[in-house]
Amino acid sequence: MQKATAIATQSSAPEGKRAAVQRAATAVFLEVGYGAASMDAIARAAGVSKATVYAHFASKDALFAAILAEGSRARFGDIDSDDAGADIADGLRSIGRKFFDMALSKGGIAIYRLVVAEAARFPERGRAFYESAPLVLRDSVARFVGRAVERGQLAVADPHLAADQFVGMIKGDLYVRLLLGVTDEASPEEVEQVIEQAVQTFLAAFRRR
Amino acid sequence: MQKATAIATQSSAPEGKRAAVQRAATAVFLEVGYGAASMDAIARAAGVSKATVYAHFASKDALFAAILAEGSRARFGDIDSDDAGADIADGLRSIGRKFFDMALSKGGIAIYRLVVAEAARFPERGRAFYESAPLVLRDSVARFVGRAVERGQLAVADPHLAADQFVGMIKGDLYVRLLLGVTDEASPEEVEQVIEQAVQTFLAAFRRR
DNA sequence: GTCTATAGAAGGATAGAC
DNA sequence: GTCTATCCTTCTATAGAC
Repeated sequence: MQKATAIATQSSAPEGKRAAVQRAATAVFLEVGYGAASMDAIARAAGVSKATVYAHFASKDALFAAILAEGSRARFGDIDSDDAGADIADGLRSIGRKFFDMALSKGGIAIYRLVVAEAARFPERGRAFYESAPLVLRDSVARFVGRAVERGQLAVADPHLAADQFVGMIKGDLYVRLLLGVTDEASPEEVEQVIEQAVQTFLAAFRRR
Repeated sequence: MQKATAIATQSSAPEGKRAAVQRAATAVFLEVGYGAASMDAIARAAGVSKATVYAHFASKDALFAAILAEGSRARFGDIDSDDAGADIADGLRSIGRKFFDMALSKGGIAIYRLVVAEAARFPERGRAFYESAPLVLRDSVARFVGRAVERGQLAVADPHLAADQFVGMIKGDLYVRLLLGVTDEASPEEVEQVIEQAVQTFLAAFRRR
């Protein structure tokens, strides 16, 4: 059914087979999802035997959990914005671009799909992901907004709610299309336009006059 | 205890068992996802044999497709807004409430999870869903905005983009939490607040002054 | 640690009786 | 159409040699 995607990961063995397994498993999970990913396919993609996979990870589920933790940490680790004295519009644009780079990349979408897919069966995993990524972004934006309010630049009653609105506008229809596979990859032009318009709408509504 | 299968004979039975299978399959798919749902479990839940399931649906995949089509049609069929002469704020609130009733109910979230989860493997299905629900909502909101622009009530350059922003604000963080299973069910108070604030922000940005 | 080979279970799909 | 019983494939996980 699917190609073996025989990525020769043996060449560089600085971290050994465990890293190879984890990298290969990441690729396979992201490509076909948890249920359809077989340990055979993972072993093949890593260039090792199935027994070696089990030597490093106790079960398919443990492997999945390790990958999710690693993936979300690596991908969404640093959203926080450093905007001391910056222009508000520029700060919002910067946040928007960071979000797009992390969440709307192919890998970001694939991870989100995985977590959403298994959220019904593994609520703990969904919660862990929420706290490691969307919540971090939300708090970061809310802090940004809160500082602007303190400086008298914005008129916002609830920074967290305003942050939700900004992030929601950033996602827009594009995020839905990416999740559903309608759009394969976001074009830089559309991304820039969505960000710019979200910033404009946000400022039109909240800028102190 | 004898079952009341006496009535369910040739003429009326076809719809009976088929409907039972479809209903049971819906429940099973929504609960555990596509991959983890077995035809055995579906047959058991429907109270029929596995052979009967296959008599009505050619394969597990065909059954899944039928359910998705039915579910999204029934659930998202009528989003279009009828707002002739209505107040803009009231029209937006009405749209927001309709969206929440359909998309953020437990069933709506479950269906969305299913489609997103399988979007990588079944792109056609993701596209079909997008066109049957999110796109319908988007166009509906855009038409609403367009009419308000024509009446001189709103100042919007691109109604579709404004529609995306409004829907994005409506979803906000709550939608993410529901998808990831962080929040089990939306409280009416939070829903009303999110809608009201989205309407206020939208009008603050776009109302013609 | 790593391999080959396989056990043991589960799932999708079908045959044949009624 | 519906059932019981079963085939065949595929999967997770392990045993045993090196």
